[in-house]
Amino acid sequence: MPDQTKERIVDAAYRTLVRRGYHETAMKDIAAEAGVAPGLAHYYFETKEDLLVAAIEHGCEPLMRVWEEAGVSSGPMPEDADPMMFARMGFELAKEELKSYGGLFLLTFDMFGVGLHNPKIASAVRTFIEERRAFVARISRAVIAGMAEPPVASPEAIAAAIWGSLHGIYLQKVMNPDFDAEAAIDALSEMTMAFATRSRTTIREEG
Amino acid sequence: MPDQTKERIVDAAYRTLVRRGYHETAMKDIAAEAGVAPGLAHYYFETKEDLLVAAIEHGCEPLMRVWEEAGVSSGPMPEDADPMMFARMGFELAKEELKSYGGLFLLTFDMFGVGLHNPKIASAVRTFIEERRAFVARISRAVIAGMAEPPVASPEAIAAAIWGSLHGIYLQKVMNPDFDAEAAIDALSEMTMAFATRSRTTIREEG
DNA sequence: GATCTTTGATTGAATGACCAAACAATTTTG
DNA sequence: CAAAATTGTTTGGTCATTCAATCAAAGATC
Repeated sequence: MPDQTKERIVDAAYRTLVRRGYHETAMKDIAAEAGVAPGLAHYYFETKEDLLVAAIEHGCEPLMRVWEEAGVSSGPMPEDADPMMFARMGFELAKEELKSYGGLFLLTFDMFGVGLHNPKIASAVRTFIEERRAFVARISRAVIAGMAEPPVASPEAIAAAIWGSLHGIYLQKVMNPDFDAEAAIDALSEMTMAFATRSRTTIREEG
Repeated sequence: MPDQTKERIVDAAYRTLVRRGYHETAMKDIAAEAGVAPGLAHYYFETKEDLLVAAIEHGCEPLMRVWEEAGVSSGPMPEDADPMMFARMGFELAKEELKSYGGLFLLTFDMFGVGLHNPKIASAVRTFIEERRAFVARISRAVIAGMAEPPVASPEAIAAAIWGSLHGIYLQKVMNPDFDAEAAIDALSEMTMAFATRSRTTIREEG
């Protein structure tokens, strides 16, 4: 019961925060949504900030599991597999996520906004970004390793640009549901793929 | 005097909003910063939302002027000039802006956050995004027109990916001053340039 | 003197955090 | 095994504070 209660509060926090936003949501709103007394939310979470972080981690769980199962998050990258396949899969995953987890992205952007002037949330945001950017960096490194003519830019810089692009596309989608995010991700995919295979193609046409 | 007063309030709003953020800034704070009575801010701006939008427009003014002078925002694109040069210039401008207008970007992201659950601000955000994405789209169209083998993706989709990437890079920089945004923009530049010249290079090496 | 500015006090409502006490469950003790 | 004590959970109300917006009146300007 006690563990279930905490979980119920986090889940209620997630739903309420997505629907109303951080600043428009009161602790008592979350407590009401969870069906508990206002004070109980403070018993498990000292501040509203802690609850926001917990709610986002809770919401990201299924998503992070997929990346982990895809072998992108940790452990050795399989050497035999085509790194380009991982890249392609990453873009496909990004499209899937945007379709299925729109609310989560909304909440994420909300967290970014709060983090701009809130040290505790800012720290959570930095961790959030670094964690996800690292996924892209891992794929980038693998792809670059297979390139005949390695790029000038470091894998980290490339990962920052690509993760940034995905984030920027998500933003455009969240702010305007009519925005064609899939087309944008496909465009990003086309550009990066062309970039990654550039040298190979050139060499092939030379020989 | 009256016009100057309004300007002084907008300017004070800009400074205060950058420093403290939208939700942590009270109208009276802005009025105090401007050296006027609290009620006067409401005389010129009905709501705090209006003041936020005005402050951002005010802050973007010098920046937008640069883009306009560069011939990217409106009027006919000069046919004789190399479109690739425009693209390169765009990335250089992006780097410059990030160095000189960090506060503006902070405020912009704040606006995005507020816009997530505030219809009036949301509308301003959509306009903001579309306006700037259009710059990139203009350059993209010009570059694509000069490509031997046009990409599958539309210029609009490519613009969305590139503008998104810049935005995402800005975010990483704002959330972490140690982040090397220049390297990320250079990486983005390298990728897009390679993509744009891909076919040409191939053809050149064939002949 | 009429319109446009400006003042600054007031209003009414909302909020995060806190707390003292009731309640439940588990453990310790005789 | 029963009673007492400790620990952990939950309640609901209160607190001081904050804020956007309003308004009537004073001041400036033409």
